Amino acid sequence: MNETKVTSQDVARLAGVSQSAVSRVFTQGASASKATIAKVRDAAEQLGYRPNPLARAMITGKSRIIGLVVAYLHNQFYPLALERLSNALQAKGYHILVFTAANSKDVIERVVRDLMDYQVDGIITASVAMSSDLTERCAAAGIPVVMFNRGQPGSGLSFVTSANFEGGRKVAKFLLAGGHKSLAHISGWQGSSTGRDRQHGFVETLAAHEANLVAIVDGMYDREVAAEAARVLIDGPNPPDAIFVGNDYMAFAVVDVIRERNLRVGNDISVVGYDDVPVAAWGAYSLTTVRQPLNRMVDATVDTLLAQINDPTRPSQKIEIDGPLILRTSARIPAGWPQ
Amino acid sequence: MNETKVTSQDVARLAGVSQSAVSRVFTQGASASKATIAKVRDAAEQLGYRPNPLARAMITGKSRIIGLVVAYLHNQFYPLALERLSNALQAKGYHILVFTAANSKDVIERVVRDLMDYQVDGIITASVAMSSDLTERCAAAGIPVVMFNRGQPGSGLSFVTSANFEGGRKVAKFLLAGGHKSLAHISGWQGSSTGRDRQHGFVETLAAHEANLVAIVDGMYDREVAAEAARVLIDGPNPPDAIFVGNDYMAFAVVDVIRERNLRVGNDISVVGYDDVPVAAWGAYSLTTVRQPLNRMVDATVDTLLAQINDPTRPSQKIEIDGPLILRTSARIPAGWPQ
DNA sequence: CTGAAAGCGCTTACAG
DNA sequence: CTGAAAGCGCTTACAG
Repeated sequence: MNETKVTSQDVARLAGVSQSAVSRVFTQGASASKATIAKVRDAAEQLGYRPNPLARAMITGKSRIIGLVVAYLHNQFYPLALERLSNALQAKGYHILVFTAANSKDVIERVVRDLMDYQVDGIITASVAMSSDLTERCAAAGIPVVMFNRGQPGSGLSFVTSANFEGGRKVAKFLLAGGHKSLAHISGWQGSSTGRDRQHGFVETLAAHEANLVAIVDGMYDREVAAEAARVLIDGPNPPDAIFVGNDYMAFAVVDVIRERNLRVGNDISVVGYDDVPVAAWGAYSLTTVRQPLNRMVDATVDTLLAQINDPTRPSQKIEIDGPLILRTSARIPAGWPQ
Repeated sequence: MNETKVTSQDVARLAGVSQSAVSRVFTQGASASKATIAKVRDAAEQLGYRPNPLARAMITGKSRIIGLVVAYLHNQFYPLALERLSNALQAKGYHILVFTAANSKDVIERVVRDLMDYQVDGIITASVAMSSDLTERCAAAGIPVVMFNRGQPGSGLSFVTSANFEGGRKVAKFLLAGGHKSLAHISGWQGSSTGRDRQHGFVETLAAHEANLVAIVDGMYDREVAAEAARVLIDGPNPPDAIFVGNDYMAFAVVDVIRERNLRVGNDISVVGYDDVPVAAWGAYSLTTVRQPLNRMVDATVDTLLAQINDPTRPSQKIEIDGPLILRTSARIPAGWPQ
């Protein structure tokens, strides 16, 4: 019970200096003589003193807290992103206030408001969209926002994504080269830029080659919706011989459905996903997929956010990071395909 | 840019009352006349005033922030727990400061110290152990701690787990009833109570029935370690006809290895996991496993923590929640087995 | 019920 | 470099 709060006053008393001196020793960029520093550090050590970040935040307006808003953690991509983001930010001396918020307007509204109350220095949203109203309020309050794995055209916000259009394009070319005759797309949610861009890249490339696209269905990033879409396609009059699925999480469901119908994945029907989450590499799925370069996306996100925190006048950045198609066994590999 | 910080002073001025009056209107349990409340709420609304939680925390010592320390997010059980924990706590008006911390002593030490600096009202650790030194410091600072999915005997800390010993026991009985003759256990990390308890329940029950336990290997909660252990077992002189794996995450690796050897899971070798994460129900794995009742574990954790926050004299709780064995196709089902 | 005042633990001009 | 003082935005005895 002697662990009662020790303050800079206590340290000052023990060190025989003023409270301001103690503060200076613990403040970046403030100056103190070697002697003072030594005395203060000694005393602080003895008492187990650590500056109160809350008090500090109240004065400086900098809390060194970053708000992280994430919608769902079912899709493994996000927990992994959260983990990396968290580690990267911690390494830079920031703390992470995490909110898991259903992707609904009012929930996110409330969450961001809470975040602002706590005077977070910046906000990262993952798989979440922000109303323009909210966006403006953050801007007005001078809080930088970076969107991770989502773009929001016209919002003026920074964002980091993979090259989704180009990814969709890659998949189209790969499937075409593999000689598939009848293609389908179970897309990512069309309310998300990510889902739209992948679809556009895929569809436009197919169109340019006058390929036979039998169906496009919005999978809503939902396992059941995707599975049902796959069933309808497979049981229908024109079953596809290849399906491009908007992300791995839904692609796993599609693979399960194909097997459930006693068809062979990669032989009877090729499946290609998007993300390259770890499960995609597991034996049971062995999913061909477009990799989203998680580490590089995380680094770009953190760099962008911190740069904006340190220089509020910095213009927002739109960063797209290219990711490779990873070949496994869920889709036929064209003869002579590179690698 | 008019969004410049609005304080209780501003509201007081506009409402024509004192700053204290404003504070009272926004403070639980403080009293104000109807008239004052109305005037203040009006003014606050007009100005978009919200009390600064940092300032409030400095005085009350209550930040309404809960620290959540989680080790790894690879095993889907934890992101899901994080999501639920986060939602439950948010619903109670708490905010969650999340730290992803490698399960190493000094990292956790640093993290918890940071947490204490921010004057969190409570701490939840998931899949993480705390040194007794740290435990004492939290106790001295009056910060309640609840461990999620881990017990720490002798620490005096509250914890919430599933009934792991009983779970191991259930698996043993089930496998024995299925007529398996040669059993193996790839265990959870023996440095964790969870891993140990499951193993003990399993091994002791087997011993009581004089069953043939061919091997026990520590899988370390690591996919590769578990896979390698499975290979050694299967390629060895006494391949088992049933393997109990310490959690689902490792069990998936074991299933992959069995198929890699062209053996049939559930026929040639039965596999049983632990957790019942969503992937276990997916077609590609269809894993028989012991369910950890996530929702109930989360509720118990939150209830326990909040109770301790509200009543610091409350003794610590050790809560074990029973979970059922979920039958799927990865393990032979004994004839006439209940259900 | 209400206002004036003290104080939470700091940082930061301001003089020296 | 250093100390005394003001102030960040609140809550909470203390009188009335």
